[in-house]
Amino acid sequence: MTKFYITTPIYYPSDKLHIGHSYTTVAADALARYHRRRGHETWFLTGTDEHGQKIERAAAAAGKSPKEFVDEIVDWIKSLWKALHISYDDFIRTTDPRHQEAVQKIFRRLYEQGDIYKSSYEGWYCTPCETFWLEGKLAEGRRCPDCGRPVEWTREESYFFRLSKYADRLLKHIEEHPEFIQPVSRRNEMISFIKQGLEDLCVSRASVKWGIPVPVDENQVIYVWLDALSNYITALGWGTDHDELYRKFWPADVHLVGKEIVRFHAIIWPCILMALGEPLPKKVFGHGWLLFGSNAEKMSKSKGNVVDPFYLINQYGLDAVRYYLLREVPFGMDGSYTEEAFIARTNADLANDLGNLLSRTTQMINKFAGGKVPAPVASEDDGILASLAAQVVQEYQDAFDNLEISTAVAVIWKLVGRANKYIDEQAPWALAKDPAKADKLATVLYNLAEALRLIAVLLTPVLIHTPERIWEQLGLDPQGVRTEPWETAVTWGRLQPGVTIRRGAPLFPRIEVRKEKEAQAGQEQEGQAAAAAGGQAADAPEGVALIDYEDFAKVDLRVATIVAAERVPKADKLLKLELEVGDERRQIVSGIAQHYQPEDLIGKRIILVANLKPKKLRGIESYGMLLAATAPDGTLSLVTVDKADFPSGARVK
RNA sequence: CGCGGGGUGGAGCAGCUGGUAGCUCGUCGGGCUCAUAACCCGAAGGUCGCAGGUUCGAAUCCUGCCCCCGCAACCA
Repeated sequence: MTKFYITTPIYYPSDKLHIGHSYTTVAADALARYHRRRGHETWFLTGTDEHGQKIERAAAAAGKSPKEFVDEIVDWIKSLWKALHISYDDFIRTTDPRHQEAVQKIFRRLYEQGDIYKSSYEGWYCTPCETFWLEGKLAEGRRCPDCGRPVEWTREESYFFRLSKYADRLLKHIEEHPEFIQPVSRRNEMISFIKQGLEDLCVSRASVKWGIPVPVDENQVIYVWLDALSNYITALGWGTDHDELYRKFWPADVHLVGKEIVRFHAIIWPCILMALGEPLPKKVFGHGWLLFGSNAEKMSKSKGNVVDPFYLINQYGLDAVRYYLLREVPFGMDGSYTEEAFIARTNADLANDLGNLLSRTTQMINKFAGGKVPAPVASEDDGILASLAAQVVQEYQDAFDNLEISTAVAVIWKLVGRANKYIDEQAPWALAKDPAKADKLATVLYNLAEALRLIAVLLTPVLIHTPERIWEQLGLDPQGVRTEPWETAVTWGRLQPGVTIRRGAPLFPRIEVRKEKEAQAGQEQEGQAAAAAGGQAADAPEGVALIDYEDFAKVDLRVATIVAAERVPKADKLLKLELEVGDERRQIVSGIAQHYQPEDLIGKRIILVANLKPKKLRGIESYGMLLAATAPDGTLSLVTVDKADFPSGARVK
């Protein structure tokens, strides 16, 4: 029997996940569901990578133990996967005893065979990234070229993995297996990266406590890559007495990863496997990023453009969210998310094309065939939909087999579109008026119902509720849409005439844009009010945005005059401002450099939040913040007083 | 010279192993009335970032330039 083993990266639970992580995971889920639906023996693994200094520190800052800290976030992640109906077979945590034991075994084995050796390392170290950098690679001002934060000169004894020893074998493998790294652009990057020469890899840390202890040295813990990457085999029971899953499913058919971590999966991980004498994964696929907005910015908290998956699911429904993720962006490329595009996609494809097709088909069977699917008459059948359906099934399978998920989804809509056109061509309402055309009418209606039956089957890897709802309305047992053997289910003519259709509510009501704008505006207001109340916007439940006057009165707002302004060096967005507030002088740092020239600000009277806790920004103390309004397009306007000579220091309320 | 991605009808994209510029959405006109103001047909709309070069011929290859975005921290 064909087997299929697919993995997602294991996510780092130092913070909550956003729609980008959901994107990877939903894609993996669709692939897993596709293979399961075809009857392939499938294993779908996801999980969390829970060690390291960053979590150690975040936990300490939160006043929790690292384990308590990650437990909470892992619960949240699992609830997100539940909401998205992610059908993973196993969820591995690097804190699982099964993983820790296996990783130690891997380390010990590599150490004993000489592929891991002890040496000392000295260099510039970026703590958040847990990475050493060569002097020449540092960003300006001795900063980490990855994250930009300052690095520290650090020296430690460490264990190293002989990555260099395997470079030639790896290169040969990549060149002999064009499908190993996809898409091609990523493959080219990796080849040139290897050709630059690989250095041995540091696989332990003495400075970190939160990790798996090095088995041969109690003062060190195993560093992220050896720990995290190994999850793909430790989750299958590698190296234990219960390695049935490993023997059945390894090597992985696909490691699905974001493009930023292709390197680790396509270079480090294969070399570790070669050292262990295990087969390499068949494919590493680096998909693109889901960017935000029409100017395609990377999502980040600080930009306030992180899309909350729970919000989308609540607002528009799970199937619309999954459809957008899987359909909108060609898999492998970068794409963008905007709420407008999301609504347009949902309305056009799901409501207008698919939903309406079901609605008009069931209604015509009600009106023209007494509510039962009529029997087709072979001599009256032009076979248009039947032959297209066969072609669509073939293209759909080819696309899924090549990981072209968006193509696979788009192909289904060929049949949806052709069926809509078929209705217009055949005009059943006209056939119904002529008793001599009863056979033709019956055939047309049958073909439409049959097309929908088959479309529902093809949708099963992508959508969660819709396939069942279509079968339900067609009068079929909804469970069958996912359980009937694939070859039978996608064969034209499977629908039995005579079943009583059960026309129901529209599959996807159209999203009315005006209403959405209002709902959104409401949400934003709530968010802002909640933020003012205590900076808890993300956690504020809906509908509790109102605050008491006492809450507002805690904020000390003052009129202030800008007396000096200058750019903060090496900061794109920051201005250092000197303010006059009554008799007092104040320095604040403000992120308005992209909207105002320093010289234009002198003399302006702005509103200052005077009792905000001081904060260092870019090394400069800021004693307060000014108020500014942000338009939807991102432009910014200072809040000011309208009387030109109004005295500074005046209280605002 | 830090690295990378990109600039194609109003929007989002495809085409980029060179040979009449295509898709989705939007706009306009028409059709239909089974349907979720949905569906079907047709039309308008493009100096393919700019300037050179190679070629019988370039969106596609070469050179130079311009612009946008990401890596990239700082937005209290």
